[in-house]
Amino acid sequence: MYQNSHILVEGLPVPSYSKERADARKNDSEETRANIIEVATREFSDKGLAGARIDEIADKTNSSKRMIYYYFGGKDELYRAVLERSYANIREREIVENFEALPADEALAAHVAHTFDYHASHPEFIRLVMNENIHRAEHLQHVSGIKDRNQMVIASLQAIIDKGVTAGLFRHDIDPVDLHMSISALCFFNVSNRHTFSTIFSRDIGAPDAMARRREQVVAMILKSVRV
Amino acid sequence: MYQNSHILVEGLPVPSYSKERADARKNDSEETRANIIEVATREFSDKGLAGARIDEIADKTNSSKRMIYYYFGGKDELYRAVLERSYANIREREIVENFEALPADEALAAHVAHTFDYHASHPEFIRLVMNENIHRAEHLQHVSGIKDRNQMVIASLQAIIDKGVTAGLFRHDIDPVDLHMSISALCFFNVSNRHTFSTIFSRDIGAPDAMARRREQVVAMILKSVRV
Amino acid sequence: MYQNSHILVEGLPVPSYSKERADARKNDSEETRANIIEVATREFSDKGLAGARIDEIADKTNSSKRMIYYYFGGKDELYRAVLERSYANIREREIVENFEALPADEALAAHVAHTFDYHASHPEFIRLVMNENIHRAEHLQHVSGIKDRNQMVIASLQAIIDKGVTAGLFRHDIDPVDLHMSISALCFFNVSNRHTFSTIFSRDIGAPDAMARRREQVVAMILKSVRV
Amino acid sequence: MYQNSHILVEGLPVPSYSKERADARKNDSEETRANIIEVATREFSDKGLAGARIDEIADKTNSSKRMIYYYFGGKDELYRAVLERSYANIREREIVENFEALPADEALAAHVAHTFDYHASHPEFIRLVMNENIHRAEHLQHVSGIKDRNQMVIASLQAIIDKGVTAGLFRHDIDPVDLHMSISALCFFNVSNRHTFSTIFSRDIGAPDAMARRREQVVAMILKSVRV
DNA sequence: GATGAATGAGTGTTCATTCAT
DNA sequence: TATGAATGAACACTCATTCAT
Repeated sequence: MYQNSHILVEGLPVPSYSKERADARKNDSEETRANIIEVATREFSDKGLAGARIDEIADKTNSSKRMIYYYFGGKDELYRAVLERSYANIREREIVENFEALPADEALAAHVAHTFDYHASHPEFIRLVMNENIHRAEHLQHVSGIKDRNQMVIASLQAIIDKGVTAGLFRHDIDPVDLHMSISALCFFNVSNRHTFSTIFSRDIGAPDAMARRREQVVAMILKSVRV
Repeated sequence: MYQNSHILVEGLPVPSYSKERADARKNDSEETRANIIEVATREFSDKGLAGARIDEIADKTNSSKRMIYYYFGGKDELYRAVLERSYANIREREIVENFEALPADEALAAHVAHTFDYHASHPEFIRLVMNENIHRAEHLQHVSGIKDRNQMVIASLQAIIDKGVTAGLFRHDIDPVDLHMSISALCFFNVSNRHTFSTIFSRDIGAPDAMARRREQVVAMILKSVRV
Repeated sequence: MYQNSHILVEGLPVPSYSKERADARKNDSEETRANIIEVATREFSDKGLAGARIDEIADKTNSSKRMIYYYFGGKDELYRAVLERSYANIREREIVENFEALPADEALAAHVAHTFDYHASHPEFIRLVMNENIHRAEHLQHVSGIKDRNQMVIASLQAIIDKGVTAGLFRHDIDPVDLHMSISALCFFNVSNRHTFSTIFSRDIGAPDAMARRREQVVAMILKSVRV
Repeated sequence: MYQNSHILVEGLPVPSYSKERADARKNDSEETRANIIEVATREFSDKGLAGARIDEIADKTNSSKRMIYYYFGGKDELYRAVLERSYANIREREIVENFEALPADEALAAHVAHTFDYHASHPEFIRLVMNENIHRAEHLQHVSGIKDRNQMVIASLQAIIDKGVTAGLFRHDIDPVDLHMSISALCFFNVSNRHTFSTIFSRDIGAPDAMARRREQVVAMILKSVRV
């Protein structure tokens, strides 16, 4: 994937030699970084900060161990870069949402369903968050831009709440952060605790049909909780 | 189990000196085991399986590193012993519950509140469970008796549901495992994701008053979700 | 084997109680020692002095680790006791030989065949000797009575040589220690180097029929080497 | 093998700086490997696989313990590398032999004398072989190329036997592997059992003059055994 | 004579990181 | 930018031996 796009760039006509060189190099550099982060995300997500191995990450990379230190400085810094990228991804997705045209309850239902799906399709992000909590979020604190980006979800939820209250659909004492917490809790658990819960109750709560059923239950629970 | 036999021995007259001595020795041994598990629970909970250090655990123990290997065999086995004990503890508490005299909705409210409190007061257990999920529950699978003990919670919830349905209070399509999952999700999240959530939204969701508020919200959400 | 003889002693009528107790105890003690040595011989022979484990020896014993220290003092001393017993066994067997009635060549042939068979049937002794050579015989030097007992083989060989020389069958310049060395070398190798030689040449030189063939060759070689 | 490429490189003009540098680096690496193997050969030969200490080997090396793991992976793999190198050495020497011009009996005498000398001058190899037999050759089986190289000795002996039979000097029923076994046994013993035998019979069978005497005896024994 | 518990020094191995080129 | 070699601190684990009873 990375190599391919690299080849495409190489195959295009370029204005000048020096420009081509600079671009290609810059491109290589960013691809190398992206490739390292991609691999590191899988490894940290799978084994945690302490459990992941720099050597193993380097081996699965298109480049070398030396490059990890060259680009990121060390294991902890690489972990932070991974964290930052993963949190940036989730917010980029959420920003894309646009439910303004819908009635409040339908907008909320759509938001919850969307959040549920995002969690379901990004288990490595959930694992990363669990890991970060085990470490008491000490690395997340050093990641810039986290707070700002998250204000947008709250603002978006507030807009939906306002619309719902105005329409007489929702209770008037709903705090958007509390609501976000409830949504997060219900969407997070099926992914985060999939293995222990499935083991204990001998049913795979992460199987597609179980997830589909659960998704409806979660949407219903949230809607019931906000209705007057 | 260990404590029980200890208590029994202490409370009874001892027939002979040698018997007493043998018991005292046994007691020492089990105290050593219990002490190691206690310390290890904190360490594994704090740093995960890969992050915890046998040396550090040994240092914080009343005994030595050698004894950890003597009693448990290795790091993984110690981790499993810790897991087993923690899961056994939570179920022992749940067994103590007795809400038979209450109406179904009050019984469910009490159960949810109790579950919330247990999670709130056992953050190290929650961390252990997160850890186990990061490892895809591979160690939990080797812990015996887990499934059996957990059937009791489900049975208990089923009893409450039945009573509520009969009384016309609850919906008739409630699955006890789904309900348990919802309760768990809402009780788990405030503890498990305390640090990332608090960091992102600049409010400590684990602070006592925040927890008290949240407890009421969770109880309310669950009750609304089951009511007809 | 040990238990059985123990039971037999217990089952016999005994003159007095105190006598019985003393005998039984002494007997137990000697049986315990013998049992430990028997097990230790196998372990040291199999894994060498450094490779054998006191715990493993103790486990395979009818008694405990403490008894090994009680009776022998430590690992090295146990190893020496094992060495001493093994060397004593081979000499006891050799003493039993009595070829005086035979002509010199037949006596020598019988002696070689007997030596070959002893080596073949005592691989654990051969392994012990290899081990001792790896350790430059430093433990054997502390074993008393080794030299005395071995003089008997030399004396026995000398008698056969004298008879052969007198009868005009053997060369007159045969040194009995040289002869013993040749016999030992040819009898030792098939057992000592069985595994490397068999691996390299893809034929099991320790298999019964291969050993039978080899026995004849060795006897023939020795006889040819002494004949006039 | 390593030395050869080294010599070749040193003897040739180098095309470019970078090439020279790369070779120098490779050379360092292979010198490090060779140095580790050399030291490890002494240690394993002296103390066996279980008795040798990685720390001690590392200390006597020009590099570090870490490098042993970098190049060889672990203790067992290092031991195997040592075994392989030692076996390769003995065969390289044997290949050098060229007795085609001599009559069969002289060729055989020369071969036996040469084999005797090789054993005498490589006691560490003999000790390694003893060790391997104690371990039932389980590591030798994993060393590749052992069997192939050893076929050459057999072929060489067969050629000598054929010549001797044709010349009417040797018996016609001589199996080359049996003959090799006899030669090996007689050449091996003086080195392998030097310490126990010397201890028991109070004469140093490994002393130069004793070895010289023994060498003649061994050559004579082998020749007598094959003559018609 | 016998047993389970305990110990400290050591033993093989792994890790994140840096160096030389 | 890139690579293989190198490093030292730390890590999980084991051993022969001794203690308390």
